[in-house]
Amino acid sequence: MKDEDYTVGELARRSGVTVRALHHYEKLGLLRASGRSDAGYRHYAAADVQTLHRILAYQQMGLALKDIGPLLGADAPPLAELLARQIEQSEAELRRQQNLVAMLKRVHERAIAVGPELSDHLFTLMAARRSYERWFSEEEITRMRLAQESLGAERVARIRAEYDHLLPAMHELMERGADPAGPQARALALRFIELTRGMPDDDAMRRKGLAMFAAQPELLKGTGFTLALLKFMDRAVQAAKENPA
Amino acid sequence: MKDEDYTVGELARRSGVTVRALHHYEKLGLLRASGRSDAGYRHYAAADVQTLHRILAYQQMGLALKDIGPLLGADAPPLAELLARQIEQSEAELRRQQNLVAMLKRVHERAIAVGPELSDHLFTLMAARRSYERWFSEEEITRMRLAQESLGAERVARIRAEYDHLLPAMHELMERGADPAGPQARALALRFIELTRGMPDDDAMRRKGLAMFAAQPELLKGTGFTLALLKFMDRAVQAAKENPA
DNA sequence: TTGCTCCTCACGTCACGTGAGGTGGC
DNA sequence: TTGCTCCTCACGTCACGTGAGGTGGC
Repeated sequence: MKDEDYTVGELARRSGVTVRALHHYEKLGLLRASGRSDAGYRHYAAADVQTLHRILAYQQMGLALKDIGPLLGADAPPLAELLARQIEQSEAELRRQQNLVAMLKRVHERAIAVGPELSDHLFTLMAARRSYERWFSEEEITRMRLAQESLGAERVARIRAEYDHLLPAMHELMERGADPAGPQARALALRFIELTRGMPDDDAMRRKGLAMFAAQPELLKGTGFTLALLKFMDRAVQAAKENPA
Repeated sequence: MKDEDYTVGELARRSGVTVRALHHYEKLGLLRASGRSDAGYRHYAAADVQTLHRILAYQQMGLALKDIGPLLGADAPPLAELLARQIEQSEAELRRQQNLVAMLKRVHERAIAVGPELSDHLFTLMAARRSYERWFSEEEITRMRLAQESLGAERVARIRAEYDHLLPAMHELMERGADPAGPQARALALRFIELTRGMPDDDAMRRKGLAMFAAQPELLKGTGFTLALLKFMDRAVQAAKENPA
C-alpha cells in the first residue's frame, strides 16, 4: 500500500460517489481496489481512480453498468459515437423538458387565475399535453410551443375572447343542421382562420389532432368544443380554405 | 356497465399507459375501476378516466405515487404550489442539462480532434465537470458556460496557444524558486489576466477551484498544470491584481 | 477505552416489466 | 374452434440505500 492510495471513504468523498456505489461497482466487476490492508480495507491506487472516472463518464453517456464492463477493457472505445448519440438524446430530452416547462407555466398561470376549486380543467390541460406527446412528433410540439410563445399575452386574451363568440355561433349552426361549407359557416371559419394565423397547421397535424380528440373526447371538456363541433368546424375551415374567394 | 365504459386495454391505449400500470395504481388504492363484468373484467367509467388524468398529472408534477392518494380525495389540492415547485425544479434541471450538453459537445469535438487512442484526457474532462457540479453552484456553472460560449472558436484557439507558452514559462520560474510576486512572475500573470478577461472569477470561485483541484489533483492531468503550479500561478495573479501599477 | 472507518451479508426501494397459468368473449 | 383480451399471482429490474452485526485503527 502506498501513501497516496485512497480508502473507500476517501475515494467516495473526493469523487462524489457513495461507498455503497463503489462496493456495487466491485460486485459487478467494474472496479476492484488494487490493494487491501491486513484488516481487509480496500486501497485504491491512481489507476483505480482513473477507472472510476471512466465508469462515471460512461454512465454520463447514458450507458447501463452492465454495458460499461466491456468498454473498460477496450483500448480504443468508440467515444465519438457514444458522445454523439448521447448529445442527440440529451438535446431531444432538453427540448421535451422545455415543452413540458412551458406547459406547466401556462397551467400555473391558469391555476392562479381560477383558484383552487376549479382545478378540473387544469388536469385536462395536462392530460392533453401528455396526449400531444404521443400523437405529435417532438418537432411538431416544439413548433407549436414556439408559435404559442410568440403570441404575447394580449393576443392570447383576444383569441380567448373571440372564441367565446365564435364557438357558440358555430355550435348553433351545427345544431340547425347547416352546411359546414355554406356561407354562414364560411364567415365564422374565416374569422377563425384569421385568429389562428401563424399557428402551425399542416394537413397531417390537423388530421392527427382530430384523431387524438376522437380517441380521447374527454380532453375537450372545458374547452367549449365537442367532438362533433370540432369536426364540423374543421370541415368549415377546410371549405373556406379551398374556396378563398 | 355502460357502453361508453372502457376495459383496461382500451383505457390503456387511449391514455397512453400500460395495463400493468393501471393494475398497479389499483393495488396502491389510487384507481379502482368502478365496475366489473360477470367475468371479472374491469370497466372504467368517465369518472375513473378523470382520476387517471389526475394521477398522471400529479406524477408529472414530481409526486411519488404514495403521495398522490391523499390528494385525490382533497377537494382543493394545492395545485398552484405544486406547480410552482415543479416549475422551479424543472428549470434548474433544464439548466443543469444545458450545462451537461455543452460539456458533452466540447468533449465530442476534442474526441474527433484527437482520435480514439488519446481518450484519457477526455475522461478527465468529464470527471472535472462532475466535480464542478459538486463544488460550484448551478448558477456559477451556468455563468462559466455562458462565458465560454461567448468566446468563439478562434479566441479559444488563441487562448490554448498562449497557454502552451505561458505554462512552461511559469513552471520554470517556480522551479527556480522565484517569487510569485516578483517582476518576472508578474509579467506572465498580466498576460494570463489579459487572456482570461471576461471569464467569471470572483474570490470565492477562485478558492473553490483551488480546493477542488487539491482534493482531486488527478483532474489536472493533461492540462499542463500541477497543483503546485496552479497555486504558484494563483499567487502571482493575485499579486499582480493587488498591484496593478 | 472511545469514536470513526471499515468489512460482509442481505433485504428494501420505486414504478412498474415480464412471464406463468388459466379463463371469458366474439 | 381460434385468437384476442382479460384475470391473478409472483418474481425480476436497475442502481444502488439502508440497516445488521462485527472488526480494525488512532
